[in-house]
Amino acid sequence: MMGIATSSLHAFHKSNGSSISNSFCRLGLQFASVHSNSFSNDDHRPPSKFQKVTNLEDALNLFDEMTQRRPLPSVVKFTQLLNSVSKMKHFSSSLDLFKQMCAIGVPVSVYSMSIAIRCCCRLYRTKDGFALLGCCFRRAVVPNVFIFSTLLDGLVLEDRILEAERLFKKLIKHKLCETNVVMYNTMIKGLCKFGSNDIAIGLLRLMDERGCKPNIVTYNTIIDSLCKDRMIDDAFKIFKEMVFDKGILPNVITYNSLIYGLCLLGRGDEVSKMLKEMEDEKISPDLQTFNILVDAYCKEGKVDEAEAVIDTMVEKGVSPDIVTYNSLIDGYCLRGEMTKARKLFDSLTSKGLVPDVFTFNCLLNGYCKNLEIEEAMHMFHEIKRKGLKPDIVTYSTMLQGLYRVGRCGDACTLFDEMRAHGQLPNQCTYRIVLDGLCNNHQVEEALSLFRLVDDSKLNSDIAVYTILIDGASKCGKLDTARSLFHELTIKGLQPNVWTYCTMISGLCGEGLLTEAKHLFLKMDESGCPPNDVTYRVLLQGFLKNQHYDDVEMLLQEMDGRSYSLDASTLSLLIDQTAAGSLDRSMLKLIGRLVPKELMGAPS
DNA sequence: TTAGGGTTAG
Repeated sequence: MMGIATSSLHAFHKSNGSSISNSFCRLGLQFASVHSNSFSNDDHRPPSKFQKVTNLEDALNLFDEMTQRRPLPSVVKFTQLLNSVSKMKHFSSSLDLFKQMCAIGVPVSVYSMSIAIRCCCRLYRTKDGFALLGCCFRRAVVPNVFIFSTLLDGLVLEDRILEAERLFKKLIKHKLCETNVVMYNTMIKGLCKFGSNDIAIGLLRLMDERGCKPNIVTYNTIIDSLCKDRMIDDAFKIFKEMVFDKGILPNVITYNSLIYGLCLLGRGDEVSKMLKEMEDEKISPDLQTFNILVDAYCKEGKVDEAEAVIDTMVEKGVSPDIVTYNSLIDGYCLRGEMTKARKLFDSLTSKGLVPDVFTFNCLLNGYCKNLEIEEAMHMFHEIKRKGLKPDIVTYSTMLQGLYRVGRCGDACTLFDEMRAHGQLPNQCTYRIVLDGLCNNHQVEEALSLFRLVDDSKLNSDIAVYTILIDGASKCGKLDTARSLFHELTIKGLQPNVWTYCTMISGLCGEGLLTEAKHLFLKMDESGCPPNDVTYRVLLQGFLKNQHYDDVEMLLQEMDGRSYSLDASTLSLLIDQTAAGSLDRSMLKLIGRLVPKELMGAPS
């Protein structure tokens, strides 16, 4: 049995051969091949002080002290210290200690090896983790399910889903180690992260068939993923299966995922029901539950309710943390209440909380949206002054702010700076930059950037195309807009409602109403039915071009679909009726299309 | 020792 396993491992090792040996060299590790007899056998002694080590400095001092002792403390003691440093998330330091342990001849065990591998993985250096796996083979340390699960998790962390799947299948096929529920859960997490909820559910069924019972973590992983993907009904189906078929009781994590999913869809009534259910089940809401609620209220603009949630949590003895206040700051910013946002930000220190990059990003975004670009700039410099590192969101937010006030040159400099600081622009950054250029009459620059960046994700992003179509048509380059729209079809990309609206608006702007109407009719055929915005865009096009034939028909269709008018379209309709261009008999129909919030508002 | 939940740009 062992022989087969070892040879299979060898085959596996071979397939990763070159990268392993390279990484191994980089790690520069030397291992003790034989157990040294210079270690004490102090396992029977009461726990020594290192088990109480709570900070890195103490741990490192203790390690130094331990290396001076003769005989050397036991292997177990060294490994326990290694574990506590890695538990403190000081992965680099933990790896350094591991290297030193090897250098002074502390024998490598499967346990210390798994800690070291975990550190590599958490540092996004899974490749080095595999290098250590290679060392296991050389040192006759038989890798176990802990080591393989950790490596699998590392691949998932780095979004290397295909390699993760390959490893997972190999482990099972060749029985390289015992598989357990944690390993299945890790693979399920990877599949969910990759957006393959169906395959993840398939694996849930498969593990059950193979006699590996799914547990609460398995179900929570899938429920959470479905909730995040707005598939709340499917999430509830799985939830019911877990509770009623498997008899697994939900915990606070399960409820938090479901509450998050409901909030995402604005289904507040059901959130209250879930909270009630938790109370009945004697499951107390925790910090994260409250944070989900605070954030949901803030996003809806209901800051007062969010503040009330914070009061409740404090009453219940749950202290708000930086995440809670980040959501609240964001809520204030969204309402343009920058003074309140700033005041809260300034009070964080007195609450014993340290602002993080999220905090700064929220404030930065608030200042940018309120066109207070100097304040935003100030915040941007504060980030570095506080010893934090601006991330991709910081740069993207700042770029958007600069474009919004027309400072294209500064935006360009910042765009270069971000790349120089190792922050690679993502799809969202590109959308912001292209949109910024287009809105500042630099469509040519936007188009050249788009053509220059040969990125498959960017070049197949429907939002990017829509931004460019909009930019091109707004600056009179309708032919460019048309050819971009045509390019979509060639690439097999499906225009969405926004794309159609943009193109229709562009055509209307040039008075090309027949072409606009043709495109409008094409939407239903293409499986992308027009929404209220599309109707408004086309109506405005007709009205502005004094083309009244189809207006009544469009209004009737809107009525049939229960769509409503917005203020500007309504105003155009009323003006043209007053001018006698539209028949007054249409007023009744128009009245039906006025939403409640516009009733009584001056037109 | 390995696995699950909350915040920021669009």
